[in-house]
Amino acid sequence: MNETRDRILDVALDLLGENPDAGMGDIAAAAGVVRRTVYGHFPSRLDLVRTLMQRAVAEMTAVLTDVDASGTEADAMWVEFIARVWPVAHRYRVLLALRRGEYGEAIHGLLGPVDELLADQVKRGQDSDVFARHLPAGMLSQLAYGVVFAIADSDLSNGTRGARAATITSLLMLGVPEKRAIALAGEQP
Amino acid sequence: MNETRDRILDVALDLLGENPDAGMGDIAAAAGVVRRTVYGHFPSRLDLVRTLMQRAVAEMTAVLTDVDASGTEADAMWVEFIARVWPVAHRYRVLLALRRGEYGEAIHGLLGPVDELLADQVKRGQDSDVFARHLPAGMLSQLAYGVVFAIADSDLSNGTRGARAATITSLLMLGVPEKRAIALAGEQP
DNA sequence: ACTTCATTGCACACCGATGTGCAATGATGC
DNA sequence: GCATCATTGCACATCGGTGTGCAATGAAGT
Repeated sequence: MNETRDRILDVALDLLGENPDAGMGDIAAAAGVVRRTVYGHFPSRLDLVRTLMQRAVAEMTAVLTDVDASGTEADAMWVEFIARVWPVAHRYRVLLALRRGEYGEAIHGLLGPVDELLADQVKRGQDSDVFARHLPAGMLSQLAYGVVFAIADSDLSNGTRGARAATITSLLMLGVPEKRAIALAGEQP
Repeated sequence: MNETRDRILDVALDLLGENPDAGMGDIAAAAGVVRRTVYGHFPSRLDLVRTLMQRAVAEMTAVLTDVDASGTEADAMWVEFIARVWPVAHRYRVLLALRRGEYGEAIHGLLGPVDELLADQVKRGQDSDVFARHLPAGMLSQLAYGVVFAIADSDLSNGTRGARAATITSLLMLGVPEKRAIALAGEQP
């Protein structure tokens, strides 16, 4: 069955998200199978991780290009992006957790497209004077969505409270005035 | 000599900062000594890490209590804090890098005082309506100085440009209006 | 010259994680 | 009943990192 395979991937996404050094044994145990079974689906640990990242990157990319096509103002677009990403942000915190570590280099490539889309979005916001320019678009986008994932990973992750907080905080650091940030974040209560 | 010991600590601070999983072998090599020598100074890897963290925490605490005593407005105090911490922020990025990992639990205790001081500072800012309340003080302080270290760790770390960027960004996410943030950050050119 | 002490260069044991091989088990479907 | 296929259980080899023991080296201080 690939039901087992999916369960392994699910559980691995979870474990590696909170501890990037979790071993095949831990993952197997958490998935309710034996270590040997995991190797039956993924020849090596790197294979597992790569598959995981490809999944995560694909979903993020889909959301990003989708939001991108909406063609609204940069700040409203960002808000929509957060709203769409929020439900899975906690799940995909692995995207941040695994950047450093043994496979850091191997993963950098996978994340390239996502980083690029994010940076483009912020850059367009800066060009239309919606976002501030105190930092280059590339770094600002990294920091902004880093903050979003950090909040998603914390205690507030349940409920809409977390989403609101993440939206407002990221908008603030992007240079959106507090009043407008709150107004934008309040649009979907 | 404790000159060797100091060199080991210095180099370990550097290595562990960029790769928390660096081994005793790597550290020894980078310090120009043999692995055995490192064990001569630090009985175990944990000892080394603990010593390192104590050092870092002590310096950070010193800066924080010192700034705390200045008694100025919360936002100005934050600016002074960043200015004082900036020169060593890149060095002490290990404070963030080591929170997760094998000794994560053991280190949490060491970092407690620092986190508390930071949170207090932000809380006072919130109480005096200088900082925003979209997030609890504890989390907001974590995010804010996380961003500072992240910027210090990036390309902009050289020159005053990075310090300005870090100051402005953290002020923005703390809820300080952009105009005031820029004014505050500009005070020491 | 003699002592002291840090450092070195091996040796070794130990541990945990990775990855493989293979026979046994057991459920599913024909 | 029989064949298929995923899963299991266990054995095993390998690798890298940790931590220790001990004799040899060598520089510094007296």
